[in-house]
Amino acid sequence: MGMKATVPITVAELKTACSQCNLLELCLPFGMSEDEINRLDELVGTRRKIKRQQNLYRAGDPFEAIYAIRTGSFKTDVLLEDGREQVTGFQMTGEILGLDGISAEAHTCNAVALEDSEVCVIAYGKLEELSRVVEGLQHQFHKVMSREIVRDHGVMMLLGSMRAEERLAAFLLNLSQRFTARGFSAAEFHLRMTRDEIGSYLGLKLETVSRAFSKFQDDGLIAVQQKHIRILDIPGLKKLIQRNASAR
Amino acid sequence: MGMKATVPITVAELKTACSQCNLLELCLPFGMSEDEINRLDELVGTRRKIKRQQNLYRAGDPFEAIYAIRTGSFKTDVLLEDGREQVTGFQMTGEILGLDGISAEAHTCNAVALEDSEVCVIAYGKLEELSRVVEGLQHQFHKVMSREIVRDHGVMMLLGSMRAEERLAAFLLNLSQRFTARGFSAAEFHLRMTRDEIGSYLGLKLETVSRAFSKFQDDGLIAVQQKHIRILDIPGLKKLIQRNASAR
DNA sequence: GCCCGCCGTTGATCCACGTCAAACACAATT
DNA sequence: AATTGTGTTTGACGTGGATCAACGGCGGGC
Repeated sequence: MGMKATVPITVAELKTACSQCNLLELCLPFGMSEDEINRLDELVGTRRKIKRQQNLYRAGDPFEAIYAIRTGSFKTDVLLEDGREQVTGFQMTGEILGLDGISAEAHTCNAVALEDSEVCVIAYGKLEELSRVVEGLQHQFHKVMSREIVRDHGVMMLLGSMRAEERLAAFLLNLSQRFTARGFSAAEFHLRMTRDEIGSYLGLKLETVSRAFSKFQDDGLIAVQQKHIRILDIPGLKKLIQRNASAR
Repeated sequence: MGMKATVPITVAELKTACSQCNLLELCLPFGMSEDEINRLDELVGTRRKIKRQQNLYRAGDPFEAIYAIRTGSFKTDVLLEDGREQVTGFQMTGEILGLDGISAEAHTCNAVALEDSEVCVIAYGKLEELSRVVEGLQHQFHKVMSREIVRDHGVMMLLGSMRAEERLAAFLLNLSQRFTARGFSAAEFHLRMTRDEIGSYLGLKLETVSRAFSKFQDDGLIAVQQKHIRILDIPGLKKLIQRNASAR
């Protein structure tokens, strides 16, 4: 299900590259000099538009490029033979996708657009080449990879030693913080994923996620209406995570 | 608890570097030309011996180097303010420690030796520098980081969508496979970590881990005696993971 | 060789979350 | 406006693994 959607854009549309991109501080170029960033422009060969529910790549696809999200958002997931799915992450604007593919020269997870999205295609070979010349790029790329490792450790903490409501609170706070970093409201946002996908990410069933949302609403911590979330009490959510010194 | 144990070795002991190291194929140099590997020797400045139960580094320590395990084994863990611990990984000979520190220029987890161990200290600045010159090194380093991301996704799968016995089976198979890669028996080995540490890693309580071990023994899949494990039926363990299409 | 502390095992009970089921909200389609 | 489908909420009930508790085994220090 879901056809592959590769929509290379015309040369005319390609005029704004990294050097003019307003996502600069969230993406690879962060921390590089102007001169260095100008040299980055050659790196981003293409853009690609991906429609909602379509795959940017699938597990097993040969690895050729990594992707920076220009607009939209994605989930990444891993499938077990028996059909079980584990969502390994949700990515939004400015974040990098595809790093898992370097190790085996093939992607090891699926990346699916949660809404109509656009990514910058960064040919991996070129990236390695350029990062041998541009010192700041090499270091920034290492930081991006390292950040992904740190983030994954956070998720392991969440899955391994938090209870359902703590997991959801941590998830909401994480989203809030990422929206803030992008200049959006910390308190009010639209979820792009379903309860089922949140549940898969958090190691919970969709009903448990739904109940936790309702509980938070009853407790005056948030206001939920379907996918629309308003956080009313950020400190309250934070407290939820820290106490509960019990738990598995 | 646990004092810092930094034991720099003498120049005389330092004679065998990467170019003569028999762990070569498991460590960074893998896939590099002989000439390239010779240049690696300058990279490994020091070795460090770490006694059982002592920290190689702690969360918050400034990041300066990554470490390749020469002998012994480690666990890495993250602590929550309320005292909860999550073991994020067990590392053995030839594996690289400390990659999480690059992103924030400080370590984000604790690395503790599970037995008396020795690591090669790889100054990170030098590594970046050298990997700008030695193409194979850069690529190999990226692969190592990427492999860590992939491994973490595997753990997320385990924590998020497998039941207790499946998790333990996956853990044992993973150990078995890593021992095999190091030329040890696939079927018989000694656990270096406690039930509690296994439990923390797998998101289970130590009693549950213990019961699962006993169950496997009753079912003729393994023979356990405390930390000594003998795997009797590898396909049986594999089957355990794949079926059970139910689960959370 | 004995004591002590840590680690592991096993049993009995409890509870957080999964499962099953029904109803509902909203969007797209006609 | 009715229709259909997909996602969400809520309730009733079941269960896997946590919790609590007691005991057993091994290794290290004296």
